[in-house]
Amino acid sequence: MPELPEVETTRRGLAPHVEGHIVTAATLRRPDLRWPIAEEIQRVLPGQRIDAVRRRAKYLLLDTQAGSALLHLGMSGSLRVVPADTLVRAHDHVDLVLDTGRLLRFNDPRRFGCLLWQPPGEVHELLAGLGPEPLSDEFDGDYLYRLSRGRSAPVKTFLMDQRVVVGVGNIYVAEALFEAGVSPLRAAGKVSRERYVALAEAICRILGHAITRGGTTLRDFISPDGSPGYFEQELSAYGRGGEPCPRCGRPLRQAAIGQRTTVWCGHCQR
DNA sequence: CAAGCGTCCTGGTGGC
DNA sequence: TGCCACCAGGACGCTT
Repeated sequence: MPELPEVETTRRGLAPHVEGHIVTAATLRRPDLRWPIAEEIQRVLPGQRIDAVRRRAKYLLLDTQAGSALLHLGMSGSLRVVPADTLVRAHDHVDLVLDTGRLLRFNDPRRFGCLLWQPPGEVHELLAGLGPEPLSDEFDGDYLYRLSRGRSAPVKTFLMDQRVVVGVGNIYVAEALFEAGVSPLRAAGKVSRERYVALAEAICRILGHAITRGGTTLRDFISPDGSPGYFEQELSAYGRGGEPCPRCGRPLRQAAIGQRTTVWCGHCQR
């Protein structure tokens, strides 16, 4: 599923095939994903040149002079650049036809994704309240420490709040908490400055590493899917409930925190 | 303002 | 073997 590293990988894979090229047409095979697809995708985008492909949080923006297509991959979405005669498969919801003779094809089985429009000079309201990028200078342990004071929600929930920091999903938060030795249940406001420093470092390191690994799938980005999933073997906590803790060997605990399955070591994480 | 929870959707899994 | 209930996931938006 596309987490921040996959979205960044998608952006990097897309950019060389898309930037500087003109969208000649848009084919919509269904009117809505999570929300109705913005009408500008068919009315305004065709004829425009894509100047840049940007990422904000898990959103991608295709910038043109007339505005930006704003898309989110949800949990099952993918974007591929394919030859124009490529067979349409299930859940290929949108094609942007490029002047290169290829298509930018959006596939999303579960339709948690979206394809919206951001007029020039505006910031879409979905992006307006987002917290800092985890790999930017704005994000560090001090920032987390300051923002968390007085918060009673579990630190896991706090870190997954996109207003606090973007791009930290259920998988990476589990890994970061494990690496930093912090219990996901601890109230955010009761976590010390030192431990937030460790958490921020863990988040940066894990996301950065995952992006590096995502880079390996860049090469065959255009070819049919089948990317191996770089992370599964490397995960310490996520998806390993009941298995021995990689550090102390005691069984990892699993429970729901904030409606989300959470795995952690009751011994190593305090 | 903060926190908690329902909701959207579909493929994959595990149980019977 | 077939069927079905259930779960996973991000994030909005409503309620408390």
